[in-house]
Amino acid sequence: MSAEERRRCVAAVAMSEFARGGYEGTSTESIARRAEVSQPYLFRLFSNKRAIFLAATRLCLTRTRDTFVEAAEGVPPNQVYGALAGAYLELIADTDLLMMQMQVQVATFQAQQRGDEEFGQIVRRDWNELYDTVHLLLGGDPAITTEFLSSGMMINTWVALGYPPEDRVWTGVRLSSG
Amino acid sequence: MSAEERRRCVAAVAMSEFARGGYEGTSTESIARRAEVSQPYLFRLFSNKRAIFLAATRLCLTRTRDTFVEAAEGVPPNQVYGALAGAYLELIADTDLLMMQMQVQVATFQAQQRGDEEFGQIVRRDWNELYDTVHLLLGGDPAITTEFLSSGMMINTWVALGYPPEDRVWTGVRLSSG
DNA sequence: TTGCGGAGTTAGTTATCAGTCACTAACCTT
DNA sequence: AAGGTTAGTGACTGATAACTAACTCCGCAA
Repeated sequence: MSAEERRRCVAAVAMSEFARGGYEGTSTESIARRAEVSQPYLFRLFSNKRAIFLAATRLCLTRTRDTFVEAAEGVPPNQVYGALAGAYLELIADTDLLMMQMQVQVATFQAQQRGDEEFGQIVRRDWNELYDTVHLLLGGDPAITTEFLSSGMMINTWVALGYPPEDRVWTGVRLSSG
Repeated sequence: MSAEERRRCVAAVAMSEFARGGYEGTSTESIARRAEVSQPYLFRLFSNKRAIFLAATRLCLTRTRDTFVEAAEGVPPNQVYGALAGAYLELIADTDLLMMQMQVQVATFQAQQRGDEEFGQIVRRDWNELYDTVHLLLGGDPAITTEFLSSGMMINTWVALGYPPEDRVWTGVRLSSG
């Protein structure tokens, strides 16, 4: 397997591991084990642990964006909101992806606190692409884009906290276009 | 200082430390140092690290709830939404409190994954109280409660990611009653 | 056949962490 | 003053972490 291919495999495994354990809570050894390579070899593929996390982060964000783009293909404008909402629910059936989003949020804040400006810049650049994509697909009304994204973030929270779907906190969460 | 008093001090310090570092990223030694007690003494005050985190978690949630209750006191019904929104913005000017909320979310998910059901139950119980408080104060319309809470969660995200207040992602975030 | 670059490993270093143990100092009560 | 309790500490440990150095293996081209 070429180094480039191997890097992609490692990034995919790392996303899953970091999603479950967070940055500090995930050892490079556990990533290596699941990727079926030796732990030191990770440091030949990536310069350090931070670089592995960054690769996993970008994978998470680009995968989310791609999902939205695909979900809107060939859908009439008045049904796009519902299509994106449905696509998001399907996407986060994979809790790794959901939790990675939240891990990215706390890791970005922590990076900023440590004086690591670069990390936040990269994340915000990828998030801008995601935002613009959704904004365009939903018709360009900031209020609607915001409603969609904030609903998504609330869903993330309720899921992370382990609220069962029938709980009353879900009442009022709009998943489809109004 | 009595043990009970000391416990409260430690919990306050721990909330700040866990907010910045997360559960795994925070050492008990750093908490002890800032609380100005020896590290072993933490384990006399609390049974283990998890118990310290739990105390910090509850402090975060109850402080948030108390803020909302106080903010709504004596405010006419049609201005409560704005009052709560303003109170929340003031509250999260303390980024420790904001980040602790997010750390609680990921920690709760991780606890559940580890088979620790108790942690999630306690967090959801405290969250339910917060939810009910806000729901009642805002008039009992689930759609409005959801809008308020989801806006708050979106604000948390943009702040954590380091978006400056003038960034376009903030367009459409409604902070005051419409 | 030989040599070379890239994929990959084994063995090791240094540091840090949660938690324990044995202890002391101050204070209260009788 | 004796006896007991409560607040608090210094020294330690077994485990685990990120990361490094030095090596092997293998396909391929001259």
